[in-house]
Order: sequence, then C-alpha cells, then structure tokens
Amino acid sequence: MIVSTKGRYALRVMMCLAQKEPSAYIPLKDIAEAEHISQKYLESIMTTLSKAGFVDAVHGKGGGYRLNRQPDGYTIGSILKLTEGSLAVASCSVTGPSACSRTTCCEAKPMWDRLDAMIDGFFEGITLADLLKK
Amino acid sequence: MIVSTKGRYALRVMMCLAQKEPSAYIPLKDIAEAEHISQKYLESIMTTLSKAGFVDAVHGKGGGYRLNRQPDGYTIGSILKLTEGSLAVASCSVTGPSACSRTTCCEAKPMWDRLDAMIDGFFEGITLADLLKK
DNA sequence: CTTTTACCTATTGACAAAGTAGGTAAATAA
DNA sequence: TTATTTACCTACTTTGTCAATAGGTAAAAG
Repeated sequence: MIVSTKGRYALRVMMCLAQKEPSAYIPLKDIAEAEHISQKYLESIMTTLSKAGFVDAVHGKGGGYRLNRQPDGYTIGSILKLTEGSLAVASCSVTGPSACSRTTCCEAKPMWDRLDAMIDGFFEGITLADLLKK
Repeated sequence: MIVSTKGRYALRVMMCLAQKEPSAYIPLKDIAEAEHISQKYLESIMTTLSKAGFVDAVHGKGGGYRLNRQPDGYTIGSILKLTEGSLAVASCSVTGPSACSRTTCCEAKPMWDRLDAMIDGFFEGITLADLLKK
C-alpha cells in the first residue's frame, strides 16, 4: 500500500474545501464531520497542509481553513508527497538511513527507479480540478 | 512502500537461481548465505514459491530448490503478486473486509484503479530474464 | 474577557512486517 | 539400517509504523 489514510484524507479534505465558497474559512470541526474523520487526527493533517502553504488558516471565531489557489493549482502528487513523505515503491529507491545497502550493485534498482518516475508522473499529471470534474 | 522485503527477497532469490546451472538443486542454506538473508526467514518465502509451483523442491542430501522454467517464463508481476499478496496502491482498490467503505461514491477511485492497472502492466511487462540482461 | 478557533506535545492501541525458535517428515548416502 | 542432509511446519517475539487519542497553549474575534 503506497498511500495511507493520511494521504487519502488529505485528498478528501482538499476536495471538500474546493467545493466550498472560495473565500470562506471552514472550521476543522465542519470538515471532520462532513468527511467522517476524527477531529483530532485531522488536526495533524491540516497542520501539515497549512505549514506547507497549501491552505490558509485563521484562528478565532469565523476562522478555519480555505484553499489559497484554484483547484487546478494543486497536483495530486504535491498533496500526496507532502502528507505521505515519499511515494517510493521499494526502499531500494529511498535515500538516507533506511536506504537499501545494495543500492550500488542491485540489478533491480533501475526497475524501481523507472516505476517511481512513472508513478510520480502519473500523480503530477492530475490536479484537484480533474478529480472534481468527474 | 508497495513492495516489502518479502517480495524483494523473492526477486533476488529467483535471480540467484536463474544464474545457476538450470538442472542443479541449490540448498536453502547456500541461497541464504549468498544473498545475506536470514535462513529461517527465507524458508517461508521458499515455501510460498514452491507451493505456487514457481520452483521445484527436493528433500534430502543433494536436494534444494531450482527453477522449473526459463527466466523469461517468470514475470516480475507474478512473483511480486504471489509474495506480496496484492500490489494495490490504496485500500480504495482493495475488495473484501479491509475495503474502503466509500468505494461506491469516492471521486478518487477511478484514479486509484487507473494507477493500479498501470503498475500491474509495468510489472507484467518485465521478466526475470530482462533483469538479468542488465 | 469569554468564546471560538488553530496549534502543539505527548501517549496509546492496533496491527503487520521481519525475524526467531524448535520441531517433523522426506530423501539420500554410508 | 542408520545417520545426515534437506525441506517443511507451527508458533512465538520483536520491532516499527499507522491511526487515533488526550490534554493542553496561543491567537483572534465578538
């Protein structure tokens, strides 16, 4: 499973916001209820989206979250990469401490890399607006 | 991460066997040592491969495992699907008890399905022989 | 100054992945 | 026949991540 609930919830939330009045701020509570997601869990996702500049957040009464771009300004890839951290298919393609030690000699690595690139291209070629059209 | 060690180990083992004398039986111990995989852990993987008819297994002295087809008779997809169970990208595309309850109404489902099909095509289009050529 | 909201730091529970332990059954060589 | 080598089987432990929970603090508006 490449995409966990975190990424899928993020997608749903963004789609939810995209269907609201663009200027309106929607409180987290409302989003959680509409999407049947735990309010507390959703908090961490919204914070991620907010810190990355994907949504505007406003405190206090009348506050909440809203998109700060048109729906076609968000690729699915950007949302998923932000919330999932990585979309790597196998740890072979990962760099850093959890990287595969065989990276330099593994015959399969070019295959993993090709697939990673393919998946990246797939998600970068779809925007929120595309999903809403259906 | 779509592919765990189980699937990656299975790939390596199959590639290892493909490079041996086709008629020879290779003991599990030798494979484990050559690939630096825990002998006990590898057992469960070999059993899966054997039961599915991907390799021949022979007990006793002089026994072990060997491929029963040419390397181009194994697609990477068949090996991964066998050992990983499923290559589904999101639980949206899974059927059964762990399936996503929104399946019928989720706007994103067609996207997951398209990606799943793409990944399946990718892995089914590569054989063991292809990997060995590199 | 009270309410509403976002934001922050832990902790818990569930579950699967990864690896371990200790046996049984089959086949061969001696 | 007997000892050895091997595959096969069942269960357990460890580890780590995901998903969710708990209990606060800071900002903004009425």
